[in-house]
Amino acid sequence: MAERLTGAKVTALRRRSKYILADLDTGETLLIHLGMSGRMTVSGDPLGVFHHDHPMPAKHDHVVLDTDAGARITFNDARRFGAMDLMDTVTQDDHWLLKGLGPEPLGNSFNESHLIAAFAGKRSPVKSVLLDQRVVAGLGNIYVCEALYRAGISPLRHAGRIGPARVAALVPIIRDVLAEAIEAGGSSLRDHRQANGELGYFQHSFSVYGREGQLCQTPDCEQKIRRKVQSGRSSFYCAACQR
DNA sequence: ATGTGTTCCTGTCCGC
DNA sequence: TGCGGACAGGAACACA
Repeated sequence: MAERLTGAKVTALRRRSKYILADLDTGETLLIHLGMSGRMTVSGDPLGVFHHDHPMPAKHDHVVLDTDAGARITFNDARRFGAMDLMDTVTQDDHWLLKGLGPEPLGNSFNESHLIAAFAGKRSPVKSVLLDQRVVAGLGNIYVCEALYRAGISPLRHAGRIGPARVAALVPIIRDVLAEAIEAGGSSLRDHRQANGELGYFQHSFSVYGREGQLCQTPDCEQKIRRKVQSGRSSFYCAACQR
């Protein structure tokens, strides 16, 4: 991969689902997924004006990219669930990681009829359907939990058994949750940082995620938030408000 | 075909 | 302190 990156110029930086995509002037696109714990950091002198030393390589630094201007971009990932690949720009949609992805939740093709069709006949819990990147691309555990709480839908409910009106209501709720989270710079549980290095602060706005045993925030609701593991992932929900 | 459980890996935190 | 176990933002894969 190093030979194919050497001398290449980044012409565009994009995102698809949870993948970062850097188009190069070589006709290839660099794909990056941060997984759970991955992080890209910039050090040195991005503008090439001053001279700065780069920090010593840290534990779990896996990929280091040096630019002519003197900037160094480092990919660090303790758990190594992240990924990097280099693919043909023109045929990127056929790449095995991008091929089956569903619509962007903030885009136009993620709409009521799409979600109703995707839920129809599904026997799996709505929680796992919303985490399925083929249904909608880019939702993770936190935002699914939060969206289902706002929609008043239990994560345990079979997707195919939710009425169309309630499924439709999920669409703007998912958009709202994501828009608010982006506005807040994301959720910094541990590793996540904004692009500028600062912590995100949407974790302070969680209604259910990580709040097991705490009181539900719905007015007059006396229930405590529960945690239940569904296909290996924790779901947080209020058994009274979500049905 | 669909749906669920396991797996990859390291770090941190909690109870004993 | 030390040690074991649970758990962590993702997603491919094996298997029923």
